[in-house]
Amino acid sequence: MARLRRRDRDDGADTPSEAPTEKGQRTRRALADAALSLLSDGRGFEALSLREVTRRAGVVPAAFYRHFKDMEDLGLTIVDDCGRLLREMLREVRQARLPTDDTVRQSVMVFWMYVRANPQYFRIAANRYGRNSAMGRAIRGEVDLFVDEMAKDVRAQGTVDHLSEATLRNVCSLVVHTMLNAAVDILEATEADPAAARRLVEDFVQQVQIIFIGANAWRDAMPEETPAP
Amino acid sequence: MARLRRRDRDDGADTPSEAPTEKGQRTRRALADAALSLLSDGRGFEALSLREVTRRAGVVPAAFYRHFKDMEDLGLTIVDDCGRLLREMLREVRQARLPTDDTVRQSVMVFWMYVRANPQYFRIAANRYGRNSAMGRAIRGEVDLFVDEMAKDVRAQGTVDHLSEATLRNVCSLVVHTMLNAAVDILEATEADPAAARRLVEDFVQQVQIIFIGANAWRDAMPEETPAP
DNA sequence: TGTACATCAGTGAACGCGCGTTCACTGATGTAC
DNA sequence: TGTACATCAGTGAACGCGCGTTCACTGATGTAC
Repeated sequence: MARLRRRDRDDGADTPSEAPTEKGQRTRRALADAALSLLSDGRGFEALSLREVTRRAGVVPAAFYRHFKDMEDLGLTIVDDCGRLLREMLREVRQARLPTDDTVRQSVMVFWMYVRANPQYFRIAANRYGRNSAMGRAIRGEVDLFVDEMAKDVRAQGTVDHLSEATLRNVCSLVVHTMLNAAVDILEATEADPAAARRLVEDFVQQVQIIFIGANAWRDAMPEETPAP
Repeated sequence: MARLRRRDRDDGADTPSEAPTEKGQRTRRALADAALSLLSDGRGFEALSLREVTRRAGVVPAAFYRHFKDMEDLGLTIVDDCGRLLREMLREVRQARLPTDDTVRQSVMVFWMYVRANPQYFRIAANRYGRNSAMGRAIRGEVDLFVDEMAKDVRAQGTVDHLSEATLRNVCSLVVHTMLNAAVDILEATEADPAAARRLVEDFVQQVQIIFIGANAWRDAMPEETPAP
């Protein structure tokens, strides 16, 4: 479906096709990887220049146009890959789910493993772009898909039968955004100060636990009874 | 204190002083306002150019240097103003706090009023910058101050006596980041689709309510008892 | 109160630079007969 | 299997442009006597 959304843009013949030759595919990947690696220094995608990306990829600027219409096109491709990876991650977390207590901590640890393995993707996903930019819209779309899958997943566990669909989705949205926030913070701390990073992970675990405690105690019919503060 | 952090940078004589004349102050403000107004289109601060800002401010590019050392200097000034405003907002919310139930919804409504009144500041505060950039560090600092004040505030209400200081801070941090997320989303929806914006506000209220329900139910000594899922 | 002078904000021209994009090209890869 | 040809990825030079920054300048504002 994410694929479909990209295809929608492909109305004209102006966007280059998927590069049939092996060499072509390699350069295409090199360009995407170059962009991701440049993002690692805490810069946003919008601050990257086309020439910078081709330089890092070891290719002449003009070669860029063999693979992407422009930087935005590259950005959408990356968001696409990124969304695919995140959802695959969620699926594996789902399968690894053991019938133990403290599922939250376990899930978080698996999630954390993925963050370590693919830091740049989380940097992309956590960045905020305007609703007007194609990239911002694409990212929101991917995050929504992610929230949907998570909601389905939690529902299937049968522990939140008392929550309406809307409430469950809202809870999952809160968890996902908290997760993205945490991912970036933890990534940035992890090189400079590993101990601080471990503390951030623990804080994140606690936040998710508190959210789920709250969700379990929530009663949809009577939202006026907020206890305090 | 935020002021102090800025002063720290002011080690050399290179950063222009605060502009003694009235005309000088006016242009200085015009530059800051121009930058803020350019941010409104969903672009990050890092994507602004110096010439663009001076153009919007109705001034020649060279005039910029009468007031700021460079764009980063301007950015730090804006973050400073922004932090001051947000904390002032919190203080007023605190004073307006009536001894009624549903304080959460009430606080959120006041907060929402402030977002409407100063949209650009929330855009700045919610943006993610690298930990390495001076601006990123400044924003984190301001957000931390905000979290501190909120924690003190909630503690003073006496409804969370069972929470440790660390846990309370962690809860407040979760609320603040959720608030910033929500602010940007709501702002971007509010022009295009007011009904959707109202729904987002309601979702946000529910998220904060759930967080506080969870915080009330949390017991620090036994974090292993996460109920589910 | 009036004059001389210093301070300061804003001007306009100029600079060198990296940018995105174009173009005709070259050499390699794959296909048809 | 060998040759002729088409397709395609990457080249290198060139373009015009907006950028950040500098400079000597001008005119206005405020101060000292």
